[in-house]
Amino acid sequence: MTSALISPEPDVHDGEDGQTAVAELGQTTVTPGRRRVSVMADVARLAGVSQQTVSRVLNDSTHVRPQTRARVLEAVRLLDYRPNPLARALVTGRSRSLGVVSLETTLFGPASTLFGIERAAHEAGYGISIVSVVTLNRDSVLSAVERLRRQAVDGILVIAPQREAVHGIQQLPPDVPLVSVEAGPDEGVAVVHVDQFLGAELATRHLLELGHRTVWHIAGPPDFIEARQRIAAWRATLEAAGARVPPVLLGDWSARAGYELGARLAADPEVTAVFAANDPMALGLLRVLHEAGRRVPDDVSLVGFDDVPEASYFAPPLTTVRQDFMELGRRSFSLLLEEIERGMRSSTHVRVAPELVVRESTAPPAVRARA
Amino acid sequence: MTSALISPEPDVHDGEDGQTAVAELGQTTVTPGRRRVSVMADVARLAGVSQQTVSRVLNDSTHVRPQTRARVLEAVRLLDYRPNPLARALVTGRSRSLGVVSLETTLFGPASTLFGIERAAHEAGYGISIVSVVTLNRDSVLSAVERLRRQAVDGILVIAPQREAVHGIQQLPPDVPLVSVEAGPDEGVAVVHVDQFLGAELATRHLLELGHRTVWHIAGPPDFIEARQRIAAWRATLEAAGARVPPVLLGDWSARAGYELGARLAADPEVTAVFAANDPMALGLLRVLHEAGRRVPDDVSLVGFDDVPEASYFAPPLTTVRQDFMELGRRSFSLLLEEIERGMRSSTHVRVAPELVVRESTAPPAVRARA
DNA sequence: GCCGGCCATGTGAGCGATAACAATCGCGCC
DNA sequence: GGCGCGATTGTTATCGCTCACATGGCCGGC
Repeated sequence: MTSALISPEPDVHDGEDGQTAVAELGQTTVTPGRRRVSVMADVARLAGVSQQTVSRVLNDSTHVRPQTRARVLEAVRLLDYRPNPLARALVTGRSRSLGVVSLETTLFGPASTLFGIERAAHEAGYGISIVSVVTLNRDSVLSAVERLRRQAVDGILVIAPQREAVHGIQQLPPDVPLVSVEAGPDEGVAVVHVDQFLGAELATRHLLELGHRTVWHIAGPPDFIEARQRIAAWRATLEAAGARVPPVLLGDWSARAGYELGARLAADPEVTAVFAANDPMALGLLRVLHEAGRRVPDDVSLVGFDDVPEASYFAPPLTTVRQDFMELGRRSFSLLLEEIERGMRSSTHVRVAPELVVRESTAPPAVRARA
Repeated sequence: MTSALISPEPDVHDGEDGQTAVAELGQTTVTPGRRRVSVMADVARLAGVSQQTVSRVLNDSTHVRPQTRARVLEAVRLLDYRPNPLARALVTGRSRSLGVVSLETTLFGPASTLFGIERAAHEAGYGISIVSVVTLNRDSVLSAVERLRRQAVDGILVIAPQREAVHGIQQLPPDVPLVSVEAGPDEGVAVVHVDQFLGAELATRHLLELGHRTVWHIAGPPDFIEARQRIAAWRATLEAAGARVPPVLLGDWSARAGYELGARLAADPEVTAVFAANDPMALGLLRVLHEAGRRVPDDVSLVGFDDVPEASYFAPPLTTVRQDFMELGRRSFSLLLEEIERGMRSSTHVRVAPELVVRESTAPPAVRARA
C-alpha cells in the first residue's frame, strides 16, 4: 500500500520562504527545504518485497526470481533510488574509493599519472580522493596519508617522484594498502614505475648507434629519483660502449634550464649528440642551438624524454622517450586493488617499459664532425 | 610483536599463508590478518565514561568537565583512536567531502584551479574527490556529476572553461549544491571566475597607453569561454580608444599556435603590439619574432595571459596578466560551502580580479614605427 | 527549605545499508 | 509418499556514530 491516498490538501504551510514541503507517504516527516530522497525501505515497500531482496537485486543478484527482480528494478526507477554509499561502506568496510597523494605541480609526468589513475579507478568503479602537497618530504607524505585515511579510503597511491618522499613512505603504518607510483623505497612497499633505466639506455644507445662518439646529458634535478636513474643509465650505456663520459649538466626540468645549460653545449663544436632528461629542457636546448646557428639534426642530434603532446610539433619534431602514464596509472591501480583484496601489503615492483619514439631531431653525425 | 626473539628457524607456516593471527584483548575475536581498530566504545570504556561523552569531547566539546575531557583525550591517544568518518557522515548527512569535475588536461589554468580548490578545502577540513573528463559536454558533465553524487559528496565544483559544459550544468538536478568555476551559465548556477574582460582590457590598454596605435590579438580556441571573453574585451577596448581593430588570430593555447600564427605578425612591420591569450602562445610568438629578427620589446611589444611560473624567465621576461588560481579556488570553495550550509543553490556570480604584471616585453613603439 | 534551571552526563533510537541465519516452497528420488 | 536439498525470500543483528531526550546534582532566589 504505497500511498494509497494522496490528500489534495497537503498539511503544510506552503511557506515563508517559497519552498514547498512535500507531503510524504508513510510515517516519515519531512524536513522542510530538504527534499527527502528515497531509501531502500521505500523501494522494498513499493515493490512489495523485503529490504533484503532489494539489496540482493542491487548486489549479488543471485537467487532472485526474474519477476521479482523486475518489480524491484521498476520501483528503483520510479523512486529514482540510489543506494547510499556511506551506509554500504559502513557495513561492508569498503568505501570503493582510493586516495592519491600528488605533488601540487603541473609537471607533465605527475599530472598525467594522476589522470591515468583516475581513469583506471573509474573503469573499475572506484572513486578517488586527492591530497596535493607542495613539497614531498617525510612529514608532508605522512600527513597527507593521514588525511586520506580520515576519508575512509580503501587504499592509497603515492605519486612520489622525489627522494624525500621515500622516507615518509617507509614510516607509514602498515595497516593500509599502499602503492608508491613513479618511485619508492626498495623494500616493504609496492612500487610501480616506468623503467627509467631502460628509457635512458634507449635514448643513449640510439644516439651511439647513429654513429655519435659520445652523448651529452642535460639531467633533471637530482632530488628526483627519475633524474638520477636516467643519469646512471646514460653513464652506464656510454661506458658499456667504451665512449667517453662527458660531465653531466644538471637542470630543473624547465625549458629555461635547457636553454641556459644548452648555451655551453651550443658553443662546443665537439658536441654532436645530446640527451635531455625531459622534453621542455629539450625545447630550450633546441632554441639555443638554433640561435647559435647549429642545425638539428644536421649538426646536433637531440633526444628528449616524456613525449609531451607538443613534442611532435617542435622544430624539428622531437625524437623522445615515451612514458605511458595511462598504463602507469592502470598498473598502479590494479596492484593496489590486489593489496586491498588480499588485505596485505605487497612489495612487488612493477616496471612499465618506456618506448623510443624516433622523429626528426636525430641523425648520424655530419662528416666533418667525425673528421 | 616485532620479533623480540629472532629464532633461527621461524615457524614459517603458522597458517597456510604466512599471516599471523594476533590475539586481542577482551571479548572481541579477531579476523586473522586484519588488525582491529578501536572504536568510540573502546575509548568510552577506557575513559570510564559513556560513548556520548566521548562524542561530545570530539565534537562540540561544550558541557564537558575539563577533567573528563582530559581523561577522554588520554584514552583516545592510548588507543590511537580515529573517528570513523563513514559512520559520522551516515548519521549527520554530511561527508565533509567535495567533488570536483575537472578536464583531463595539464593546461595551466584548470590544473592550477584544481590545486587551489584542494588547498582551500583542505584548510577547511574538507576532502575532495575528483572526476576527470576528456571532453566537456553535456553528457560528460552529467555523468561526472552523477558519479560524484554516488560518492556522497556534500557539493560539487565543476571546472568548466568550455561552452559545451554549460549545457550539462544547466540540466543538473537542483538538489545538490554546485558551483561552476571559470565559467558557467548566466543564470541558475553560482559561478566563480576570473574577470576575463578586465584582464584583456588591462593588457590591451597597457599597450595602447604605451603609444601603440593598435594591438593584435592571438586568441584561444573559441570553444573556451575565456577565449571569447578576452576577444570581446580586447575588441571593445580598441574601439573605445578609437583604434583600428585588426583581424583576430585564433590559436589553441599551444606554443606552436603562437609560433605559427605569429609568423604572419612577424612578417608585418605594421605590427608593433600583440596581446596573446595565454603565455605559451606568447612564448611561441616570442620565438618566431626572434627568428624574424624583430626585437622584443624594441620592435614589438607583447603581453601574455596567465603568468605561468616560467613567464618571468622568458627572453625577455614576459609582461602578462596574472590569474590568481589559488584565490579562484578559495572563492569557489567558500561559495560552495555557503550553498551547502544554507541548503540551497545560489546563483551568485563572483569575479576574481586579474592583475597586470609588467615585465620587460612591453615598451613604447620605436620612433620609426610611428613615423 | 523548596523549586526552577543550568551543568554534566547517560540512555535509547536511529542513520541506511549488508550479513548471517531462518523460514518457506517445490521438486526429485528412493 | 516422505525426505532432503536448492531456490527464494524474510528476519534480526550490526556497522560506528550522533541526536533527542532523560537524569541527577548543584546553585541561587524567595
